Amino acid sequence: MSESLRPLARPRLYEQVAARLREHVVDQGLRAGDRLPPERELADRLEVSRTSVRQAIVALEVQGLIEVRHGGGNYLLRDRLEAEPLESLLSRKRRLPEILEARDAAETKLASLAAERRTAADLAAIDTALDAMRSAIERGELCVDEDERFHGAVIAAARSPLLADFMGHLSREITESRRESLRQPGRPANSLLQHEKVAEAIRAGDPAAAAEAMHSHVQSVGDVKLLNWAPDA
Amino acid sequence: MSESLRPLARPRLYEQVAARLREHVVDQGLRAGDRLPPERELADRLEVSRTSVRQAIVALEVQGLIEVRHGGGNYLLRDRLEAEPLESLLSRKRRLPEILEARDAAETKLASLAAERRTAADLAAIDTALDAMRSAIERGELCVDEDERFHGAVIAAARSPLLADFMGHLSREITESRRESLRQPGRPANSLLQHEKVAEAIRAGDPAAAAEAMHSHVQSVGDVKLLNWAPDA
DNA sequence: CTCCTCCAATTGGTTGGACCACTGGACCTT
DNA sequence: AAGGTCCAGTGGTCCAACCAATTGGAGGAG
Repeated sequence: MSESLRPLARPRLYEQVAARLREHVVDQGLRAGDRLPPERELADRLEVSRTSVRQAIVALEVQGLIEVRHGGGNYLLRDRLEAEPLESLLSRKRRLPEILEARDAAETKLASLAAERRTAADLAAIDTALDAMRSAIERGELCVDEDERFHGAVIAAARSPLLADFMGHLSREITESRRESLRQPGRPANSLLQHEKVAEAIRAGDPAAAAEAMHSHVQSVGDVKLLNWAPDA
Repeated sequence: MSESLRPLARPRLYEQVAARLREHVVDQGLRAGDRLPPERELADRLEVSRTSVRQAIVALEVQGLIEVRHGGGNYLLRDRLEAEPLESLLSRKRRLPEILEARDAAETKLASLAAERRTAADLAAIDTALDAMRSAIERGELCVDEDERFHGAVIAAARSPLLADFMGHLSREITESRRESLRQPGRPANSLLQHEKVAEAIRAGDPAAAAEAMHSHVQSVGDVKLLNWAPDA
């Protein structure tokens, strides 16, 4: 039981809860990826209702500090629960172009390789990913995972361990840019269309078309007018 | 009754509510300062629980898009409920130094004038403001209002309509910088100490000391390492 | 008639408890 | 060992109250 978790006084309850959570993370030495205590337990220890705890959770989620997994718990996305300073955001934005360059180079090649080497199983995996994305969109979700899944399927089909490994290194950054991109209204559906074009070319066994389709897809990811704040939500 | 407010489907409810609110603001042509419908009414019209509406409210509040007034309603802080783009944040940050210059010039002079002209009533008002700030800090609040109140009391004591008017013009920007400054851990208490120094000099009738104390106070407001995101919260 | 006081309706703030949906691991079946 | 099933844990949402701040108007004082 941490010293930093004890009953609290009134005003703006959810803010105080958030503040306590910040302290708790520091005190317990929690880091990105670690799980926060369950909401009910927090409510008990802080002597507030779960409603208030959840408001704090929402606040932290909107700030991109934690990730909420239905049925799985709440997880830290950073080492501290402090709002990300502007500089960091900016530097991330500045790095975006070069990340996209690298991604473009790798994925374009991977797509064309996939068009040459894909097996029936690969095509099935790609279709499954597309289906997952379609239903996610219908449910109004961001479908970050589904998007990633599609690209993973293409990478698998390409059978290029080196390029796959390279993409693995880029994955962290890519996921972030992906998220920001998908947050744009209508973007998920648009992204799906582009995925389908890529899949079509791969199925047709047309390397050039696959490369071209993937190229324009990656390019369009860069057209994030101005990344809004919340990386998640 | 707006077309944009009608029942909605499932996942991530509070996000959908927030999205609907965004639409509603556009549809109704609401602008900064306008009031949103009451939470209970929103819950009814969207066919969602008030709990979910409140989560959306928290999300929007954290993003600095709305202001919540206990018992008074929820108000728009901008013309649209879109997260503020980086550019805007940056330009605001770039303007901060010049705003502080102006503030420094005016408030330094006001403090010295206050030291010369303050009446017993002025001193009482200043003390009251300090007391309010103390208790606000004890309650763990940001005490933006209390901070403002103190400066208002000093301005009143200075009896300089022109300078007071000038400060009035700056007030909007000042409040924002104040907020960002006070968000820093330990900052409110620090600020209180500086206020007390200023008050002391004014009480002593020492214009030079008052000016100096106010000067260093205003300067320290500029030492916002890196304004965090949430303008409120 | 004007102004002030005071109260009640309105509106946000918080709670406790209930129930649903998803996840992950224990455990059983094959 | 592989697979499927089940269930406890955990997030998601709702509801019905009650508390607290604000606001505006009724009603009284001047």
